Amino acid sequence: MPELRADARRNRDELLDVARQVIREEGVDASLRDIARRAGVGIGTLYRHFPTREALLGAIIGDGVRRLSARAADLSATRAPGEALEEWLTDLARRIGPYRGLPGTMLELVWDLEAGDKDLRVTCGDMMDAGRRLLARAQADHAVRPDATFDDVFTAVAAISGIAHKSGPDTAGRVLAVYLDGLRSAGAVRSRG
Amino acid sequence: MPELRADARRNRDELLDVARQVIREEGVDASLRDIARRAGVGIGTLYRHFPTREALLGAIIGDGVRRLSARAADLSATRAPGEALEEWLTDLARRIGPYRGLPGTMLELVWDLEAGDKDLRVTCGDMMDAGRRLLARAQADHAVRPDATFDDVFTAVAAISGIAHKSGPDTAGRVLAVYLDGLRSAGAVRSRG
DNA sequence: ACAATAAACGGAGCGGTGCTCCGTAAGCAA
DNA sequence: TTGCTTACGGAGCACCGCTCCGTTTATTGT
Repeated sequence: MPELRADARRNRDELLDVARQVIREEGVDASLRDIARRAGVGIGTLYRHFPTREALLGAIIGDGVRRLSARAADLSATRAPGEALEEWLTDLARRIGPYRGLPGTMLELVWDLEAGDKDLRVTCGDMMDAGRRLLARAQADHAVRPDATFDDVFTAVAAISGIAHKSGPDTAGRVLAVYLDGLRSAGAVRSRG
Repeated sequence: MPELRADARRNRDELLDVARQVIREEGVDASLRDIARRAGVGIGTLYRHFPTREALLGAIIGDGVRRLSARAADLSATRAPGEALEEWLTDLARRIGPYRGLPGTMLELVWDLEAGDKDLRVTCGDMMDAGRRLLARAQADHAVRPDATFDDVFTAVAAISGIAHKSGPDTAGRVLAVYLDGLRSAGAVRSRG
């Protein structure tokens, strides 16, 4: 990646800064024109830096996502398997929840192989691999029902974290807690006995 | 409510019919112009019959929502309390899941006292009261953790049902099953909030 | 210091949207 | 048939996403 010209770098940073705030307030469907306006640049400039809405989204959350990957490794080394997984999932929810509509976008990214910015997919892929390992470890430790797949768990947590913007973080937290309880329960074996 | 003129009645029915299909395919944000076009009426006609998008949504799901209220009474009379609740929640998810974006809209209706068509609020209110009674009965029977509130449970089920359109109904079903397991577990006794 | 050049900028313009408003057409009762 | 009332339809406004291209600016070589 070649060096950016000074003004380009400035504009890019300002755009990201503004976008982060606006998207938190108005959601992932916020007006891009408005973001450009508030950042003091033309609409063309925004589109040159971020050719698609998803590219912008990716740039916004990329940092947090990478942090999440790192956190997984850390938790895995310092906590009991079950605890590590729960802590990580809670962290995941806390990170994507504040951006209104982002959980939905991430789900589409996960389930729709077509859609999605390439870079974002890779970054998210890393994070999900990290989560996958946490789940496997928790299952090996019998801390989590064995029939749960990571895709399901991730989907659930993303969906639940989306609640935060409609009913407040408290509700989202309680719902997530109930889901995690369900994850702990034996589950699967019910049909057998 | 005065009788509708013959052409008005026809147009209204056709609009509802088309809207149901289009919204299932394209989601709650589908183009209203497009719906009017497909129904063979002008955009003005659509807006006269359904002054807001929510009014249209309300008319579309009103029937299903009323059915859900009735179902609650039926289940309450014929099933064990815990089973009745689970059956009803599953039904709820199956009903709102197919309309892309509807779960989100319903959550806003529930949590945002400002937004929302009045009639729809009343109809949904009835349905939620019915659900509330099912939950209370299940809790009295110790089939469901006592610390769960109906608003939380409803929110959770709505959020989970929204998964269906991104990852398919199977995933949504499994996630819901895990959540319901969590609802069954004793839960409550956790110190941290 | 000053050109030359490559890079980045900004916004007009296109086709779409939600929603309003009002002149026109159509149903209905006499 | 006449006349009244109801309902229709689409032009029009402000906004949107996104593209395209003439203009401006930063950088680099001399």
